[in-house]
Amino acid sequence: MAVRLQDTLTGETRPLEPLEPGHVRIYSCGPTVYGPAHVGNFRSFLFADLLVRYLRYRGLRVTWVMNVTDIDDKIIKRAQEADETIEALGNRWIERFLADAAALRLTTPDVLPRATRHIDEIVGLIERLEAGGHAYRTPDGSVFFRISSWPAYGRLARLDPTQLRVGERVESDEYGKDDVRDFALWKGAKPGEPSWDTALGRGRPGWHIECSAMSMRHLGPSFDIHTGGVDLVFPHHEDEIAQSEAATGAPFVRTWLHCAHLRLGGEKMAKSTGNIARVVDLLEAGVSPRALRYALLAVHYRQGLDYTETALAAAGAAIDRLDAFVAALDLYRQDVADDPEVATVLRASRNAFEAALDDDLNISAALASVFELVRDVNRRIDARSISTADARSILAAVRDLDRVLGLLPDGGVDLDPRVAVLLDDRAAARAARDWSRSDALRDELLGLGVAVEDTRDGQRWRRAESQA
RNA sequence: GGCGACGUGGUGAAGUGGCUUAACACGGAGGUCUGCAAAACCUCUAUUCAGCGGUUCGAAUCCGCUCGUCGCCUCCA
Repeated sequence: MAVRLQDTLTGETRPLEPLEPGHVRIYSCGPTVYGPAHVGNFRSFLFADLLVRYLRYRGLRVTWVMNVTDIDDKIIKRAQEADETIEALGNRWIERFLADAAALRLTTPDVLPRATRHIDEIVGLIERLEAGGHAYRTPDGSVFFRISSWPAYGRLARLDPTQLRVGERVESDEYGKDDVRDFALWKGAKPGEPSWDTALGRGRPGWHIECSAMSMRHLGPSFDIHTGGVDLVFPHHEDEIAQSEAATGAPFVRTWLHCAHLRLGGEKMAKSTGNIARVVDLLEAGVSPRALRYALLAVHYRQGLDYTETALAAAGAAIDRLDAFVAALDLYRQDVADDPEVATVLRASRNAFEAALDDDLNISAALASVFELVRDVNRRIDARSISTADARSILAAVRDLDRVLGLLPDGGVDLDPRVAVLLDDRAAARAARDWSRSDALRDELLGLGVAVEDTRDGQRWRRAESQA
């Protein structure tokens, strides 16, 4: 059974067949670095992360490119306001992005190309478009893509180009376009704005061209999967297809994947409206990163999702359940014969997990298979019917599935020495049946974010994620 | 105005023609275990899938209409 994905362009759900067998090339639209990312941005990054992790789990080689937009109108404006270069501003926010990404356990992309480092590729691409009659210059030194030269324009977004609501809020004709629907490939230099001296003249790249140039540079003229939020379907990805295919004559992307919006207060989360929850703010407020990851990941990517405190708390509780499960398996010791059913249970669980994710990344069903396993195994733990070795192999199997999910607590985390001492003291107090002391130590540990529980296998502890 | 998605319990959500009088998670009620607590386990928590009509031996699942929500057509993940 192969991984099947729903392509935005055709609407079909097709088996993934990489252009190069066994090697999947993926490009994801990444952050625009003029401020901190919000959780909606990360929803789309995490959905791409899930895809990449799953394909790798499936044994495929994946080359994952995520671009960083470090030159655009807003970045220029912010840099001017802060009296710094766009380079410095970009560096600052890239660092913030990487920190947020690490906290949310985003797989590090293989390449994180920056637009400003690909000016040559961008210029080269625009020159090819000009040579092919798909682009034209305006008196101010800008270059535009001529939509009328590309009949397939509008296919991705299912828009009729002649029906676009021209003149309402479409970018004004300040650059002297032939047709208001044409989009900028290159913007002629303006005083006070960063610009590059190139064969096209002085100026800077438009927004869409960078993704065509960088994806081609790092993945070739045709590649397998391109991801992004639905809000990028039009015009960004539509424009990418037009300019890429017009330049190369090759089909640009095999499968387009778009993630639905994250909502806040019932409305789309978007920087422009200020309707956002920033990742960095949440992390600083002590929200558990794993709970946040769970909340953003646990709903199918094409389904709209509301970001709420309730959902975050529920996600934290689900994470706690997983943590308790891992802790129980870790500590479990029972000298009995191996349970012959364990292998069957694990196999069924893995099959269900893979069948779910094969089906266009059905994460809800995949998580269900994990939680069904959790309950089944907890029953066996209660009954003491599995062996120590069984517990080991179950834990190994669950950790293997977690290569895809990235939700389980880190194994072998360094325990704060202070905490270790308290745990030892408490174990000693319990051995001496000194309940008041052991209870006091338990409270103290909880204050340090460590939940202690007593079981037949002894005292066990775990990080109290949902306490955050 | 054009185009599209969606509407399942207290909440999120899977299921898209019979395996489902509906998975899984969260929440709630009761119970078992336990020095206590927590965790875990057990039982219960939608005879019903927005409403109405139709197709079918059979529908949450297909078709039509109605109502409602959200999105795209503009910077945006």
